[in-house]
Amino acid sequence: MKQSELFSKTTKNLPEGETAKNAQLLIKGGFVNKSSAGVYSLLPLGLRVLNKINAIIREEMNAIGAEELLMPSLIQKKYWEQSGRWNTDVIYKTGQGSDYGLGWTHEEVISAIAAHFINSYKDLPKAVYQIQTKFRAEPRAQAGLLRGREFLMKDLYSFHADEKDLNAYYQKVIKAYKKILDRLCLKARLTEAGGGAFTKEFTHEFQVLNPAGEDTVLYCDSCDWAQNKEISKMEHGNKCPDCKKGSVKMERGIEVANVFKLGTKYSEAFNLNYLDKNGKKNSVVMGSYGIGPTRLMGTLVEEYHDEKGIIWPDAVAPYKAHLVLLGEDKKVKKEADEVYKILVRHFGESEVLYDERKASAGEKLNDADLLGIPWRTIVSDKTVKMKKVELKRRSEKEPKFVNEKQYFKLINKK
RNA sequence: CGGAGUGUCGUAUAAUGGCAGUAUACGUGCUUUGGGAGCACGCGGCUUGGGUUCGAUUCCCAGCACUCCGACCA
Repeated sequence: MKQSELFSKTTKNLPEGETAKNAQLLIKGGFVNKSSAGVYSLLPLGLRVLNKINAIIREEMNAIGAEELLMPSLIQKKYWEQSGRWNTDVIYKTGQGSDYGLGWTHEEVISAIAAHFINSYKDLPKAVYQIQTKFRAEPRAQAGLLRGREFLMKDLYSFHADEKDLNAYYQKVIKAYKKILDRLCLKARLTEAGGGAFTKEFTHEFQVLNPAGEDTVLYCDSCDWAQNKEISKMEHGNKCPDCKKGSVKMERGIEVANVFKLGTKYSEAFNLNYLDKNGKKNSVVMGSYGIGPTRLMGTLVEEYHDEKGIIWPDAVAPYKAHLVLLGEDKKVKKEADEVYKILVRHFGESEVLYDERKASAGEKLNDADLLGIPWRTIVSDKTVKMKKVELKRRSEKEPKFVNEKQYFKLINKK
């Protein structure tokens, strides 16, 4: 992809009033555009990142036997009334007939659908998920992609014959989420928390410890114990209640995922039953599990940036390699075009961004740092004379001057 | 939803009861090319409604929008 052909471009001016680093850098770099408070467009660059996050999520969901589907955003009032959750969220009025609530979660819809297909113990267990836009009437959208009024959510729902089976799957999902976060290079704490509007039971959240977070997490500095401050009786400095060795620390956390045991709350409301081996009717036992792709994207920027810009982990970077041409000498340009072909062959057709714009060296280098593509390659008068190219990893300070063989040796090492 | 603040070219900002200026971006031309280059010319702007006034972008009231702090929430 030639950078001169990109739809978006970077800007020098900081967006007014945006204090969240993720919002500042994503807007400056042309990854997203803010339409209203908490409502963002994902521009081509940003969508590339989001799609890569989604691809990882899909792989791990499919790996635990979940099937992808897509439910509507418009959910008629009767569904919400059936579960007693017709509250103040975003309402869509048709002007005639019933109102709709724009979906902020899908327990109701999925329960109604599942009731069509689950009738027997032979139909269990089942798991389905979707990646879909959610709407929430946030009184105060803030912190860029971390809290939107419209945001992307992967929600997974599982159906089981009994608690035991649910518990086993619950652990499976936790493992899958750990794998997703691991692949995204995010260190998250599995944190015990309250159930909010979903369940009265305790639930678990994945919290990325980061000062930009809106939650407060108490955790042990030597074992895995962690609790959300909302429900915790511990305080900073206490001895860990679990391992009895470490001490309890308190930090801000970004909740990137959560897992809920719903039990039979929704299956009872929607007559989601099955007949067991004895022909006896039982309520299906359900679980629901969410992870927020757009929030993950914001979290990644909060975790991986410096004063110059974003430092994308390889797995989600919009492009794997960034080729930067410095100068307008025809010989140098020709050489850069050759290098571009080689890089495309190695990284893939759509994984190389080629900055062949007519712009000053300073502007190009600063843009490269802002965009945060992991491997930066420079071709200039200097490198052509050396018969080498300059290779620099975004996360490292010092560049290396290498020939083709050394180049791929370095790249394949990572 | 409570508290505070702000609305001026695409973006970021300045001043002003009567003439709205700058930076950046954009267009044209020339020069320049290893850390946001220079010159010249050009395009482009006062949140909405009401009030005060000879006259309002400016003052007053209301709305709307946005930002920050708090409550709430993936």
